[in-house]
Amino acid sequence: MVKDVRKIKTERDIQQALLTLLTQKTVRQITVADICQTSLTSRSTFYAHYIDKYDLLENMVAVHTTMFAQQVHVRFMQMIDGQIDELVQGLLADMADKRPAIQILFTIHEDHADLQANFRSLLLKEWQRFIAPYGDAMQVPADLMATMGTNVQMTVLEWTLAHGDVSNAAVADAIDTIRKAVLLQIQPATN
Amino acid sequence: MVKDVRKIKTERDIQQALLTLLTQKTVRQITVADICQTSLTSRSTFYAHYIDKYDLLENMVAVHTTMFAQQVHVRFMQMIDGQIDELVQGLLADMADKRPAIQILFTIHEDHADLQANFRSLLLKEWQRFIAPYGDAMQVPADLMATMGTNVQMTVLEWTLAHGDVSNAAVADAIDTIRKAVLLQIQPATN
DNA sequence: GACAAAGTGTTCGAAAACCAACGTTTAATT
DNA sequence: AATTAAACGTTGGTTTTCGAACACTTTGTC
Repeated sequence: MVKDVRKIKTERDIQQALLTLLTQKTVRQITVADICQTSLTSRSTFYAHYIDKYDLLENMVAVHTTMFAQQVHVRFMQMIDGQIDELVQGLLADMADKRPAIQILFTIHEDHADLQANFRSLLLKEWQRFIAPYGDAMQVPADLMATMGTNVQMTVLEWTLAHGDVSNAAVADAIDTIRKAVLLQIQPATN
Repeated sequence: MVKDVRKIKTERDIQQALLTLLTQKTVRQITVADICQTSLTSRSTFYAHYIDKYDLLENMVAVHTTMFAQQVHVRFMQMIDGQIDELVQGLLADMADKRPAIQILFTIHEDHADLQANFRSLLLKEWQRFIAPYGDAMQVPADLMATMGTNVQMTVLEWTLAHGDVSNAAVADAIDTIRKAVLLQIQPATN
């Protein structure tokens, strides 16, 4: 079953409209009529696709979350291995044209639509899985270091989102220093 | 008679698709199937709106030409009066979101679809109308100076197109110098 | 509490777009 | 000159979208 192009286009227009409106108003202030007006769709069509504006928002967040989930392991390992430049380039390639959308959605924190929280949660799981083997031997609580690592990575991610393609050696160095400090707490012997 | 939104959207998508394709191929290399594929419209719909790809192109050029025709006199007078900064700002305001489209169309020179030529022709008429009263008293041929002035103005226009919002004093100065030189040929007494 | 105004969600006939199929034209290949 | 493939332009049945109407709820005002 292939989707009719009209459905694809309608959803594309509606989603783009919501993103545009989110740069001007809060979710609560945006009406379905607003979305339809800026997306050039009729209200009846909107309701043929989404239950309400929150359904639309949750859908968009879910799509980006799924995408990130598929790439998170590779990016995580690059961070662990200190390949900061490759990480940044990879992140940018993954996002490509979706960057503006992700950037806007990162500012939205609704109950079941919080992209930033989802990203953080996925990264935290990676850290926990990574730390687990060392857990018992560690001086510092494993959870603390997992959270710490997650925060460093979220910082890299948000910086990349905001600044785009940059080959800034100073940034890479700074991140690498923090990375080493975190890893030192986990693997005192190595590194 | 108001146009159905669907017509507006379809035409918008088709036009945008052509612009995108024009950055990759020549007009001749672009097929109707190409346009339909990147605009997510069916071929039958394309033919419901346009006779062929040249009809589409001519339509787009005509729209921008009409727009420019309505603004050309104001912009022309700003040039004459040496208000270069106001001219550049005005041009940018006129073009707004159409700038990328105009930029691409400026590179296309088909028989009945040549936006650059249309702009030049409109400006030339302004210069001829402006010079006419001085014509007999002038040392230099009126036509030559009209062409000269037109070329200077086209240069400003294309520079603005390419570089966008810039408050560059050096550029404004350079243009102003040339402007004075041209006007001096027309009005030896004044200035 | 009564009222108007604005937003919500649903319904249905009309209009537009889709898409697959068709025969035709054009251009390149052998 | 014959053959093939690709692009052209047209057709008709199917699906989607539109737009206007409707009742209902929420919000703010007198």
